Amino acid sequence: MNGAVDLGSLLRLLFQAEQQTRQLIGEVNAAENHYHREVLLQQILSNLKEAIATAKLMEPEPPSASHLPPQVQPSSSPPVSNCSSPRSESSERVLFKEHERREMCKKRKTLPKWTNRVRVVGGRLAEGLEDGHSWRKYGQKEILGAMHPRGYYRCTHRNTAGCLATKQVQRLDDDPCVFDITYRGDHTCLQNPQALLTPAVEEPATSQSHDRSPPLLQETEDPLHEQQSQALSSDFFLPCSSNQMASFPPQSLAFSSMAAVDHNNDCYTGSISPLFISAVTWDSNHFSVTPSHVAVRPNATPDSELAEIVSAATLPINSPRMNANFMQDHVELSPSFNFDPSNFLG
DNA sequence: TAGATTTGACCTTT
DNA sequence: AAAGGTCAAATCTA
Repeated sequence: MNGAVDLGSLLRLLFQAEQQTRQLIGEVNAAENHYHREVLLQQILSNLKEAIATAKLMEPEPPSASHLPPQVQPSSSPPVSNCSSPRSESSERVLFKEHERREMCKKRKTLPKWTNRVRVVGGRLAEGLEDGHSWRKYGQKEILGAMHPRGYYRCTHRNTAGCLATKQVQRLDDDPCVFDITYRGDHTCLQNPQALLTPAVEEPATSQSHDRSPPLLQETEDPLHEQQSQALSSDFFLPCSSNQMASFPPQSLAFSSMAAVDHNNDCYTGSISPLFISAVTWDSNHFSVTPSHVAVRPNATPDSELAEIVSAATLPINSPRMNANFMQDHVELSPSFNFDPSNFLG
């Protein structure tokens, strides 16, 4: 393990915790709602735990020229060469890429890894970036003995923020409704905490922010357009009918205090916070959603698309070090969003 | 035109 | 050597 690189991670975590503490002080002073404070406290706790774990993993390695990377910057930055060799710029770049690749491979092995098993029963979890983080697909591979290909995703902010978080989405053979989502590495990319913290219920639809605060689900005449709009949203949509709410037993899902029913639009809008979910039964890694009727597209959706959906809409609830960012995710439910499971699970 | 996805090639791990 | 994981050019999409 590279001590210098981990020191960077450690400092980043401590910096986050410091910022969150400052924010919390502000919240306390402003006497705002206790939900924000609770989320912030959980974030701080999570970051501090992660920082401690990182510190524990750091070994006091003697500095060795062959051991150290060219620099401790995020991988996107070019190396600062202090070597006066006549090597061309492009060959330096190739060498750096090679070095970076090897370092990444070494580091990848040390990254925390956990798997969530997600079941989708006729439910249409929206596409997009709905687990609170934006993912970019970088590969898909046929896996020996598996009927379905495995999708590979990495954090969109990898290049800009050096975030090493990745995830793999594997659909199970014996139960096509179940997906194994393997996460590797926590997100180190900082996102706007305020935007993340503010649930849509509180955030009026007037928000212009594309990042975290899209308007509530709206009906459009064009289903494809509707889909695209949702894909742009980073919120987590769970489409179902209005009477569907009753089918969410309290022991299965606990909705946060931000949940509310919009009687005018006959739809439920709510927030699911792992803060609350963690305290209830989760059927050993299974997150089951069973809307009664759902229809998104008239034509059938291939397996890969369902995998995409799941990849976008899973919550790493069982992370050994639950990322505080997930506490800011929320779910919106709308009866106007119909779903026909037969289109997906034929 | 920028960002996302696809996919064959290449690299690493076992 | 085979399988898994990642890269990056080509392609797609908004």
